Amino acid sequence: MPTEPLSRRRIVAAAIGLIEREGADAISMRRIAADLGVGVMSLYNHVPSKDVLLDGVAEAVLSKIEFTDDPDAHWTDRVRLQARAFRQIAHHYPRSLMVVVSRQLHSAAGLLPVERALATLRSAGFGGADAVRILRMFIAYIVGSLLREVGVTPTFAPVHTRMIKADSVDAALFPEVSSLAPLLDECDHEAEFEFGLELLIQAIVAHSARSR
Amino acid sequence: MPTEPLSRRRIVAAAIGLIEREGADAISMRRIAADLGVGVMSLYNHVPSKDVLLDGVAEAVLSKIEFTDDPDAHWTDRVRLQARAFRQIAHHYPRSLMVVVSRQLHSAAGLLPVERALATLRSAGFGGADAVRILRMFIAYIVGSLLREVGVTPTFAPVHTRMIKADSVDAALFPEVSSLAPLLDECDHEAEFEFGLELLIQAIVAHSARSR
DNA sequence: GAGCTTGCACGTACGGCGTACGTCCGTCAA
DNA sequence: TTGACGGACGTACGCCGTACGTGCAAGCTC
Repeated sequence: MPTEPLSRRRIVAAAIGLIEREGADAISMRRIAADLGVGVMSLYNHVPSKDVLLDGVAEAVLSKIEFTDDPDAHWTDRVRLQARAFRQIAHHYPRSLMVVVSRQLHSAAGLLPVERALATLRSAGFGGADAVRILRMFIAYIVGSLLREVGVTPTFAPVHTRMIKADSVDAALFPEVSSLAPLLDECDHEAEFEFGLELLIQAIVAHSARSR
Repeated sequence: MPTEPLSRRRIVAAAIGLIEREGADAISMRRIAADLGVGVMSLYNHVPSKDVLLDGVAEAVLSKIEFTDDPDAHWTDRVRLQARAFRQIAHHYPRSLMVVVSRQLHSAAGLLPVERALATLRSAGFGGADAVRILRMFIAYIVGSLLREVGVTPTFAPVHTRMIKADSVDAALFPEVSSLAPLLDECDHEAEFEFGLELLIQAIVAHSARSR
């Protein structure tokens, strides 16, 4: 049974699997090697360091975004689709999201979504500077939303099934928070994401109408 | 020279200082203890674990937000001020931002900004559900923006003073990225932040006008 | 074939990490 | 005087990333 030879791709895949199964904190070169049934130092024949390996993880996850672009559709619909494609990866690789977000990559995998988005915005008639600004704004919103969704950012839903019995101090110091507790507790992530996305798109439409 | 006694507050302050001076990766119980001129294990008399200590860091940073609210101002101006107050901490504690963002806290320090924002939105006439949705959207945008500003998120400014000599492959595969490279390279963070903030506020105004 | 280079898997070892546990000492109440 | 107690500290364990050296198999040149 000649095991398939070690390779950068196999190592990155194992790392992603490990992160998704046991969380980003559980990842270590030793665990990855054990998962692959090899010695620790063998990994270093294919990957120069753990840091670069994590770059590979981020790149691999990013490259799995599935864009289904229709050049004939209205640009607002194309933006919607691209934003949702981005959001997909937070569902397929939730525990890896923090890894993706916490390192900037200079690779083609990171550039493709940018290229697509810029092309869409340019084709909608936006100037270069506007396209870049708008893209940055969308990315900020999407990244922030996904972080909340994955549960890593301060949800500011303070308690997560514990608010019900908020102590009296809470109600006195934070009247709004305490009276809106039920709403803060629950969050339909998809609906929230779509709400903000729609608002953003409408804002862009209004902005472009205003400035021409 | 009787050194001031060890305390949770002193430990947290030392941790913040260390993070800002040497980066979030450099933080370790041993380094903190060394900075304080103290044995490592002494820290554990005041802090149960490194994790909880980092919670303390996040809480301390968050509690340093300076809100200057004017109840008589228009709600759009109050939202602007609150968003900018939030952004301040990214400037005062840039390297700590990732720590703040990467752990959700259930403390009063985390709740205060929420309380303020909800009160502002409610006083502007928004219903509870709308106020929560709008707040979540703003937080997503602000968190995403600050992450980019601090340089931790994929800026999608691909190269950072290296794009100029983009190889020819790049121009062929990514025409938009390569032609807009100068714009992607530079980023006036304050202007970008304000641009998105204004767009968001206008979107909310339009949304509320539409739904009544 | 013989000899040699090359590539890759692997073991050992080092310095650093978080922290469980035990010790020691200064302070204060009885 | 004595006893309890809180807090500072040292030691030790099991992790971590990785520098470095060893050994083995495949492919090259004569």
